[in-house]
Amino acid sequence: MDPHLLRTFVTVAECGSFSAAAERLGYTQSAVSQHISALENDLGTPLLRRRPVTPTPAGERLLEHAAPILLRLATARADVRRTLAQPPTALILATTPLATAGAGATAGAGAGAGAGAGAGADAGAAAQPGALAVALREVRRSHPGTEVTLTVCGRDEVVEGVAAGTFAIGLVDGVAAPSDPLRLSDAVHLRTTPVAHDDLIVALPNDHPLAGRRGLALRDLADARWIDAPDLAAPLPVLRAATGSDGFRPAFTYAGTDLHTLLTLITSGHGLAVLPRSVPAPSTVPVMSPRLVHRTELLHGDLSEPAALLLSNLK
Amino acid sequence: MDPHLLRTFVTVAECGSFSAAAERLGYTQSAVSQHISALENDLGTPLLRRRPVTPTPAGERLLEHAAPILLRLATARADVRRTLAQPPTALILATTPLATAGAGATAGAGAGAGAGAGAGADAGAAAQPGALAVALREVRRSHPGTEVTLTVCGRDEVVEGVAAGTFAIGLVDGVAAPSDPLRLSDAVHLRTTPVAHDDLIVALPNDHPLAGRRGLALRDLADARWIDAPDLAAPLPVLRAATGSDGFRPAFTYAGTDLHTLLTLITSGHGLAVLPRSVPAPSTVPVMSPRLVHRTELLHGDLSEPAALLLSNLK
DNA sequence: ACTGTTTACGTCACGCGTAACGATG
DNA sequence: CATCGTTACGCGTGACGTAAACAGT
Repeated sequence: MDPHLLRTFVTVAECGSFSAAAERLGYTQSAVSQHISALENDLGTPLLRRRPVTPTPAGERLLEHAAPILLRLATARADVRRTLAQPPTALILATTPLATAGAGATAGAGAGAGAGAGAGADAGAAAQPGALAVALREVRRSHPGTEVTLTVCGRDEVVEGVAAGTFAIGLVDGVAAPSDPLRLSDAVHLRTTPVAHDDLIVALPNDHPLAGRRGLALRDLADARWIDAPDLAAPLPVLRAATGSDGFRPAFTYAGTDLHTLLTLITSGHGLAVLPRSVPAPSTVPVMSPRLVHRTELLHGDLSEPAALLLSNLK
Repeated sequence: MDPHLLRTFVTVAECGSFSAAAERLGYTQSAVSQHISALENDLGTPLLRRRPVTPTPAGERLLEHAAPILLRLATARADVRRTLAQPPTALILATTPLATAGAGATAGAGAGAGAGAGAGADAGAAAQPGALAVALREVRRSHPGTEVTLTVCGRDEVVEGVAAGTFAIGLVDGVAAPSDPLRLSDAVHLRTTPVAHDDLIVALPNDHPLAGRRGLALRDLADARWIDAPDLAAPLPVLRAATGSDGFRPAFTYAGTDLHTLLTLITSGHGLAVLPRSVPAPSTVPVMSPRLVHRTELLHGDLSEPAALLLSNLK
């Protein structure tokens, strides 16, 4: 189970195609085919059904393990490399778009290069500084000379980037039971600190019958039109799991990280989404049940890094 | 970072010798040497100091990751293989020696083949059935025809065995803060269920000045003579971490899994050990501070396995 | 001097690409 | 028939063992 094989396996599974995976990885289709059959050979069972390319049950089990393994390999490499490098003169702080919600939002500190640095989280007037503001302030105080770049991207990119050492620090938000940690399934080996939490609301169009209600039980909305915005709102599978319902089927998917766009979609009636209370949505109803909160956690790969100081200051 | 390289790296680090590792792995010294330099080359830094063979800081970082990665690779393989096999006609339940403590001990159910099946945990008359008894009973009820073998071994062997699929189920005991899970560092990806807990005591020789006390703070014993019995008692590093002291230095190490032997050692004054309250030690003092408990957790690799039923019955 | 690691070198296998083949919609 | 996966084959790289050089204790 060479990591290369594993990597092409997950890529093929993602792409649903040998040739697409080959291109993405810079191999020939032939090589990819050989990788897969090497794996299948080694494990003694088919992992993919061909045409269409679909994981077999065995393949699904392998997929559950492959990504975390690759992630951890990346972390290992990054961790080792970090022992060599002198304190960086520049570092990147990555965040999911709503990781700043909770205590209030922050002014959009100069968004940096990198990935999908969308509108960020300039979510209106801040009562008290949010997680991002705290993180930024601390980084800058503890590393006066260091050039800090801020990048906004999806959960997975943040986790992968922190694991691989591309990002020094990550802020990730998500939905969890009140005092549970975020289930960053694949990031178990990264150090994690909770930094903020917030209640949840359902964002609604203004004319929605529920608008103005004092609160609601999510279950009752299982059959509503939902927007799946996994990098921004509570992912629908999480809602399904939390309510034990199999509703919450996406009317459509918004893959972006721009809050404003999502709110526009919601307001204009394309569907609902569960968001932290602090977002400036025109019409919202608090989620009373099940008991869930919006949570922000800080991620970092290595305590000997800048994040160490940060950590002690946040605790 | 080929797993093979990683494996020889951890083996070399464990053995403290290239040649010993070579023998253990069935390679020549030369191959081992090449593996290590391949790794060092790939990562761009020395990982081991030679003569004596000792990890560099970079090597230590890598070691932290290597074992879990290898463990998870094993789990992945085992998980995939499991999707193929029909329900087993025989299964092995592995347990650490004291995983049965907590609610009371159990009669030593026929100890099986395998590893170091020592004296097991026949620790006197049981008030109510312990974790092992519960686990065994449930396995046998849910798998009437299945031949169940019980094996007693150290924590690491249990974890590795469950990960690799050698053991269907594992019971692991350890020391943790009152409602924390056991920190089975490398086993994060295995499913885990707490099944029992117990208070902690320090086992003493009869004539020890503290004998008969109502309770004590561990810190006060930091400088006592301690026996390091990592597979049986609370490992000393755990005590150091929990007390924030750097005492608890081992007078000597007992590598076995036999409780009776350890108690004999303690009683005859060779040193102290922290054990669950339910062990039949002649002279004990409850540990009042720090707040720690002895905990038993059930480990299994796959919910679709026998353990699934078990789980639901234990919950 | 002895033990133990590294280096040099030869062999063999493996991994990848090219290209022909096969299957499927 | 067009697309996509598989198989056959050849080449180069890389992995391992043998054996000689080298370095600590």
